[in-house]
Amino acid sequence: MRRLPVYLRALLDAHNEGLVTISSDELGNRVGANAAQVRKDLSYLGSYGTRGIGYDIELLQQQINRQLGLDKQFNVALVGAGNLGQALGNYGGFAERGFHVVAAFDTDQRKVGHKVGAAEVFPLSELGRVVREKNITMALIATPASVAQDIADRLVEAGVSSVLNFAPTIVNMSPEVCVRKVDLAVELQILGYYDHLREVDRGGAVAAGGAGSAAPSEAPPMAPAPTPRSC
Amino acid sequence: MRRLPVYLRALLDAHNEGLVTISSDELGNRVGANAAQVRKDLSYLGSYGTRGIGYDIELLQQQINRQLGLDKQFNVALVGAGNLGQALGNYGGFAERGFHVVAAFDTDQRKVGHKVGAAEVFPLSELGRVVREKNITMALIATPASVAQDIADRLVEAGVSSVLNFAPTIVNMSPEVCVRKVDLAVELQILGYYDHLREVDRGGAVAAGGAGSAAPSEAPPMAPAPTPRSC
DNA sequence: CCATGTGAAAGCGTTCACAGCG
DNA sequence: CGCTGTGAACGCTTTCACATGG
Repeated sequence: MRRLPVYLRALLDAHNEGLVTISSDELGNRVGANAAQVRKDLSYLGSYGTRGIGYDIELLQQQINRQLGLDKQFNVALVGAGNLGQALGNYGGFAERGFHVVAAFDTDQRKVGHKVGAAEVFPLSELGRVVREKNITMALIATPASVAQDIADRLVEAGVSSVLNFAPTIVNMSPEVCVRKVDLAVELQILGYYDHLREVDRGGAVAAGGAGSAAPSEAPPMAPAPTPRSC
Repeated sequence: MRRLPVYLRALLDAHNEGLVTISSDELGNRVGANAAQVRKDLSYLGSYGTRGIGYDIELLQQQINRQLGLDKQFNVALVGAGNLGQALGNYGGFAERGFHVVAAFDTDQRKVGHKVGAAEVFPLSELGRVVREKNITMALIATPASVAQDIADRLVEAGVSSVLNFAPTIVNMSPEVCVRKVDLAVELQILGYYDHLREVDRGGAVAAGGAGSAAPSEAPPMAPAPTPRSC
């Protein structure tokens, strides 16, 4: 369930506000979902709510943590100590949640021996050894797209079991390894697309010059609802 | 369509390899989708394929660009010049696709006047003025969670129309403004969750000590498929 | 009386399968 | 004969509505 971590954060906030109990409605407001959704999601954890009252915040946190396996700590490798790598290594949100970046790797000799966040930078050639020695099971790829696949192959060989790929390319891996991709520019493109839609909605012509006669005859293609909804 | 940007990248790759035409099957392989999916997606753009041959790569690129409104250029503000902000400001992938980070903002006086990437850092108090002067329509929030909502309010007031939020919290905005959230740690949690699942699948007991007698009687709760699929 | 928990219904996105065209 | 374009089937996710229980 991709929403459990979000609930967890909202519960933490609520707890810090001194609340002890929370209704599905209130929790839904905080995470941007509706009450039914929240109840259905939480029902998969078991019945931890009290009718007429709501959910006990601390109990619910425990249950979500248990379900997500967040009692575990993970050792994480960071490959690529460029701008993005620096940011990831210094990002406090990881360690906070049990993800410890314990080593970084880069081909740039000038970076080797320095630190990003708490992690020492090693040359790429040491990857296999360090991964084994430090018991690393996860890796972040923050390299240019051109070398991402090579890095991925090395990581698999080193025995890593999960990879989060920030390079703007698809990497193929053995199916035993779990890969997720984060493409920052794609997020912006999506925003740009909605922006574009809104302008079109307001009656503006599409600016792009293009195939003059090729305008499709009917069917507003991609926007299913012709309502002035923005996103 | 969230996959169009991905297709675009794959097409660019194919083009650089000297290909002129591509089948839905081949394109599907490159983006990790199946052929039917690709064809259905592309059919929303109109009929730009040739039966028996495939799709003309350049034509398809043009059509996707048109659909996404990518002929446009966007001026982007970066709020928060900390680690993540630095990385975002220096990230080449944005400008490459028409998103120009033209100004950064931070409350830290020591950062004001310096640059992140191509953007000068301004004090937060100047946000309204600079947004208007530089014609900024998008913003990246890369601040601590605690101030994210305040920043969001200021951005709305300044007239920004789209926001990408990297702070680990939900921000509420007027519905005319489009917000997307990127939570880096959530991605790792998801990986950690799958890792956890795989261990449970292998027959290991859940490590967390907890409510002793509360083990639900039946129904493997969250994993719909009891197959040894990893992710 | 209020809020949970849950079947039943609705909505979306994906996949299948094949007709149709170059 | 190959590959597109698309209606129909399928499965998953979300929403609705209400019975149940503190």
